[in-house]
Amino acid sequence: MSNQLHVVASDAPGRDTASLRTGGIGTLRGGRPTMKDVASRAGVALKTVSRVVNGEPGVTPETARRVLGAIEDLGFRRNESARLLRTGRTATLGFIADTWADPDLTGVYRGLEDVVRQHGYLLYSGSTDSDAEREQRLALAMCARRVDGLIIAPTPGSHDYLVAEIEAGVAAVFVLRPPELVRSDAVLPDERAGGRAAVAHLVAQGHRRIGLVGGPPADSPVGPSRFRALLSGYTEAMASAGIIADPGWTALSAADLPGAPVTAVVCAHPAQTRAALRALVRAGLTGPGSGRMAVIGFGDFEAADLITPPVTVVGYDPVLIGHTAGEVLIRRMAGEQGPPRRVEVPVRLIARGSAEFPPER
Amino acid sequence: MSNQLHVVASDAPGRDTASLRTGGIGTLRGGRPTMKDVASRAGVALKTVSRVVNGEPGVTPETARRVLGAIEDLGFRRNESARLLRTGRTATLGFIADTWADPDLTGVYRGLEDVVRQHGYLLYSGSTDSDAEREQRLALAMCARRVDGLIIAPTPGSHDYLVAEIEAGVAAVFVLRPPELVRSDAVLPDERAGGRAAVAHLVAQGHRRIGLVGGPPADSPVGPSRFRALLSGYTEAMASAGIIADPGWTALSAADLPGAPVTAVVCAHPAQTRAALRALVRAGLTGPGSGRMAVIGFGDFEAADLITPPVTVVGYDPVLIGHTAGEVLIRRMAGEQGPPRRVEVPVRLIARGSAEFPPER
DNA sequence: CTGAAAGCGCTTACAG
DNA sequence: CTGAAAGCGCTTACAG
Repeated sequence: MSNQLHVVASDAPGRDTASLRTGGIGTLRGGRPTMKDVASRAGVALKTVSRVVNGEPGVTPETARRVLGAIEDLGFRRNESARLLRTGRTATLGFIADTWADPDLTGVYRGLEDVVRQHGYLLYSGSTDSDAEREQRLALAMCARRVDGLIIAPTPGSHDYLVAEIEAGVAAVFVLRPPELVRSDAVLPDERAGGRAAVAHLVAQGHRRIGLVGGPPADSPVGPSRFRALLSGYTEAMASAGIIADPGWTALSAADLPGAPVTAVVCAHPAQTRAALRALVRAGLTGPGSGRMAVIGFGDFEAADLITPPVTVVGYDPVLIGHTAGEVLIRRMAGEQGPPRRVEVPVRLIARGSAEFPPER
Repeated sequence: MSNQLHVVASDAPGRDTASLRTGGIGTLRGGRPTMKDVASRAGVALKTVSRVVNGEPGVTPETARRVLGAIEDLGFRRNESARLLRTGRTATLGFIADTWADPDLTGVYRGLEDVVRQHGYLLYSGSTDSDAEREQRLALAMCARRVDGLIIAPTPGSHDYLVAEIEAGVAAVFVLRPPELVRSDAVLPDERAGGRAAVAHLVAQGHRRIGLVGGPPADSPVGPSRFRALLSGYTEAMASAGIIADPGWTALSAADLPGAPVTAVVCAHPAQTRAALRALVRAGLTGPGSGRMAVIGFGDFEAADLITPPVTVVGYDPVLIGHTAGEVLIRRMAGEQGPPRRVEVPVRLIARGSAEFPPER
């Protein structure tokens, strides 16, 4: 795509935005009017303005009217940042996403936002591109602004830079991936149950040589903790089906699949599920009777139902993760004591077609 | 999905988070240490601490060492919010998304964030679920915190509540959709060129009865402005191909498609593209020779290439939109004058298969 | 080189 | 009912 832009002059009527910047009705000293300005225009003391603005009792209707008039005339709006400084709170939380490419994060954001809004907070946010240094810089910048709490979808690596902030009273909750080297609450999907459910489903279709895609390679979008948890569920389910798994089966990458010695695979993340499907399509291994491979993805994704065959997944609700994280944070900020909590939200198998057939190879 | 959660007690070693809240090394009066605390511990004046913290010249190495020592001992970190209040800036921008369900917005966010980070800003963010009242509340709350600028993916409806804020000096840039009833900069895809390119592509395949999906219905994820722009491009391209379009062709909804009197359609938004595909799949109108319909989507989406046939789209780069919006905002905040600008980023047709065949009906 | 005072825009605590 | 003073945590402007 070319980087060239079309700049189209607007033909809408009206005044020039920039010229509106100066000379507005309430503009004093080139800035915004303050309570002091309102007070002097209304001929009252600062405190009286404060009373009116805060709806405190003990102001004559007549005085209140004068103050309100001055507020109107000047276009006064209270500076919330100043109020917050004086009050000693910030009513602000910080949200740090390791990547926006993972659609889970927008779900988490929405769930979190419900709680944030309900409690009158505002949210700082930022993303890190899975760069640990950027995460640290962002988190510390938010702490320097004195956020009351932090929600972090962490990038791999140590989060010990948070220890001092947590000691200083900042609440922190990790989402989707657990913290490393710092004791903190975390909310994530029940990955172990997911691994178990996926394998059990495949076993029920007759599969025995079952693989797991999404291991250690550094460029994997899956943290090591997700893989370990899935593997643990996988191992449980294989054992209870009486199957002895070959270690090679759980060290597969998407590109390996066409020649892999398994008849079915579980993919640890939507990006890997899509990569696996691309590799299988390219190898002509998707139609019935083609020697195709059964595929289950961990994590649902947009349009999974439109692919042929529609993709069976182990889904979970990212919105619930965000919502839960928000509530855990609120409780901590309210002073709840106790050791770090790890909350796991339920998963559910959604059968769509890509894993509902017996072994073909 | 059940709403029941698993709460798993952590078995990790270490101290209890909550108990860390109190009695930390630098904890004075139960809060965080201030410059005043540092000053008295170092036996210097407040101003000297300020000098050291800001790296200002004119401090004896010995004095500096004492101050640094006190900072270390107390775990002091400057309160950035207080500094900003005194300085009269906030170094904060606000980003308001109408919905996170539209993946364009995460792209816009990332592009914007590049600029934000480079200029040392922090970002407030929030989403509105396309609720005009929530948008207004959020925007005004951010203005009350005195953000320097606002980036808004607007919900339909008037944005005149911004007029007073813009007069007061807040810079505002709209993204993806244009503002209504307020004069402000905007950055969006070149929708008209998109409509033109899509229709020309279909004409080149031999299609003449070409439809447009995504019109006025209130539940459409497409704003009226997008539809108008696409329609304008459509009209141009049809005219230059010498085709007289039937008005009914441009008033289609996804559900109508199976029986619609057209051989090809352009869908105004990925959600509509997917809806159209679902309707066509359900009607058995996807395989070659089935009387299938050619489909082009406006806006690319994840997994579009995995659908059968892979979906041809008119794509654009949402990251570029965010980046451009950030730069326009920065320039305005730096005092750039001039009428509101409307910047359109280029679009590009990505042929994948769903629109590369002649009429079949 | 160092510091005491005033102030950013508001609220708190107290006095009239 | 109303207001003058002090202070949130920092910086600015000025004096020694």
